[in-house]
Amino acid sequence: MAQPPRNRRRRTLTLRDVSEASGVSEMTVSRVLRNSGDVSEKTRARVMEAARALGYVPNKIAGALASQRVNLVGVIVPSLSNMVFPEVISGISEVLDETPLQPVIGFTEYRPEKEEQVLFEMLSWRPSGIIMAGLEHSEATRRMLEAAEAPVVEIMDVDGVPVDFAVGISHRRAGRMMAEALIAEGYRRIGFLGTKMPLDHRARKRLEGFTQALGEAGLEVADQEFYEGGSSLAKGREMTARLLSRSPDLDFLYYSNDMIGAGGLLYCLEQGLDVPGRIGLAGFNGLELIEGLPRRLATMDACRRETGRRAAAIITRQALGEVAPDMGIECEGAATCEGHVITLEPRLQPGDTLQR
Amino acid sequence: MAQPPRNRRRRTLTLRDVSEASGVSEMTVSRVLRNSGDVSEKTRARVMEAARALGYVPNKIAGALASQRVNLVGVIVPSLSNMVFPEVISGISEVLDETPLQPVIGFTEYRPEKEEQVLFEMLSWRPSGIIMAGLEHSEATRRMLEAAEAPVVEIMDVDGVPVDFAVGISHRRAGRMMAEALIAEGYRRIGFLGTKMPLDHRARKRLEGFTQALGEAGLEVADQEFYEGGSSLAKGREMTARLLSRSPDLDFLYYSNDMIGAGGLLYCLEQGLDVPGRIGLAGFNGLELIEGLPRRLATMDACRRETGRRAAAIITRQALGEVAPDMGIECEGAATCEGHVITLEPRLQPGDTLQR
DNA sequence: TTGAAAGCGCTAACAA
DNA sequence: TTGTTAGCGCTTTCAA
Repeated sequence: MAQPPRNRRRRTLTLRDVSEASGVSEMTVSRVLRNSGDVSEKTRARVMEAARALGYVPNKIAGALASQRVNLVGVIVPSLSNMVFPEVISGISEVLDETPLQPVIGFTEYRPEKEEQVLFEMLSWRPSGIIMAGLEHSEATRRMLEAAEAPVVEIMDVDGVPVDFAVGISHRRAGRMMAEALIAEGYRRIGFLGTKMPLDHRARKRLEGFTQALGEAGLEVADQEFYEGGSSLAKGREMTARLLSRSPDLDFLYYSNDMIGAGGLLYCLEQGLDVPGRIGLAGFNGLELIEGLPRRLATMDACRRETGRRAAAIITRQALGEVAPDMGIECEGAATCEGHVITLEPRLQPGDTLQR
Repeated sequence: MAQPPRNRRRRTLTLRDVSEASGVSEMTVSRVLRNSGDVSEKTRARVMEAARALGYVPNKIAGALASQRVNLVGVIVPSLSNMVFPEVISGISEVLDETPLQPVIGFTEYRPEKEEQVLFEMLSWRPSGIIMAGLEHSEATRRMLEAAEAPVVEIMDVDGVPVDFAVGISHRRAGRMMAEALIAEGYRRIGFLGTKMPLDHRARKRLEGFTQALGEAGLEVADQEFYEGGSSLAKGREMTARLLSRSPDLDFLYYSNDMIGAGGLLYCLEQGLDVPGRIGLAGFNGLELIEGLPRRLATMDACRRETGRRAAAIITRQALGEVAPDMGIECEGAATCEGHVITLEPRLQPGDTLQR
């Protein structure tokens, strides 16, 4: 199994090497390798053969410096730890895969300083676009975004003012819709379970919309329970156990995400509680996970993939200039489009835990 | 909410702008911004102030071209769709965060052509290292890896010959260990449930190790069921239902991952099957998910975070030259180290579904 | 401690 | 269709 380190070539190959090997000028080699300009079939073949034989890999650093073009799109998200961002990224990739653009991903861990630092790092590579989760940023981050030449799309939230473009759902509205749905089903003693993280602005806005709608119906959150760290089934169970032992008369539990909601659901069922008769439950995100649970957890789809796709589409147009910058952006399907904001409509999935 | 596009600065700032604003030569500005060389405190302050006031972001493309140094580490994994790769990436980030190196992530979707293309793209940025999932690559990919100047660490598999370094568990051994464990518990009628994907070499090797160990005990896989596409609870349920209706006398189900295993577990419990008495179950990966299920699914931890951490550590050393290239790599904890291969020991987590 | 000159590997713009 | 020239914005090297 052991393997000695190989002797490596000292220097990577340059255009000049291909030029010499093929007997074609550097410039023409460059043209062939980029499929640009008219090159005779014969020359092209000679060059391709030489490049292949040598194993030449073009140096994009030099290319980018010379052409002042970089096909990188910076994507900045909090983390990969729950399933939500992977799906956004996957939507972004799907669209960018059809273009010469390439996503480069960075993580903030919900920390503004880290966001700032990651953005700075990305901008120093002069990307063709920036896609960033959220609308809340530090002063410095905002200034960098505004000063950047690249188009900026802020995603997964539309409750605020974007730098350039925004795509996502309104979390206030999502919270409000869930409140209205559970009120309509007759639930009245409402518990909330969510993260303690003060920097998760989207979770905060959902809760705001939720409590506001409850308030308008003369209701309020009767008890709540917060957790720290990542979401997991086990945490959902524990929190639910604590909340219900403290407030056994609650008849609805609103979770800030599906993972802890699923844990709560499993707990309630094990306790023999009648779901959704005695107690209703709802999460958030529309994770695939809930499909396989003993009951389908009520949830609200955040249109993650769609958000990613649309953000990538905007960047593509702006960067590749397929549409004049101020022509606005197209808007179809379940979306509203005001100025440079695409608002997607969160979809309520009542499942089996909300309809009694 | 609408927002007109801002007027953007035409040209991004250069060192020269900072130089002019501060009245210090470009060279000295460059020194200040890189904390390199001796610069008087006064000059440094002047430069920093000018750079901050202008909002200067250094151009790493030019810097990289001039210095022939790039602090990017290419990380190539199949996807983000299950929780396994996010955790590896997270381990990599943890370690690289302590260094000037930055991960850049690419996805192959288990397709060799895509792997080839992503690698080519990455190498064209001349990264300081490459971390790549798996040991099986196309001829062209292997040649590129061998020709690359950057150190290469192949992760999550050690059953094969790496280009430079390998870190991970032996999936053959993991499969074998699980087989031995269930045989020891007295299970005899074994079913297997896994992905149809022929290019998931690690899943294939696990199954090989598993069947081989069964064979040595005079047993074999009595029936099996394959699925396509992503893993989900729902798929685990369906497959289990199909398998058990076809072969109701199976007394153990080995799943190729925890997600479908969890779905299978929920299904079995709903059918009123005695788990683990009448039927045992096991998955693979050691996902956090299983902690919150009605029973803890037996599984085998693939040391994902640890794999990422060690791979990143190797790259750091090689790239930053903290250790001479042929001094080998340190090896501690639950790891064996032969030559340039670090073998981590998969940990059996018997949970509640294997011990009867 | 600071500055001047040369050039990293490629491409834009032009000329042949 | 092909080649030549002059940079892209920075860092290296060497001189002051």
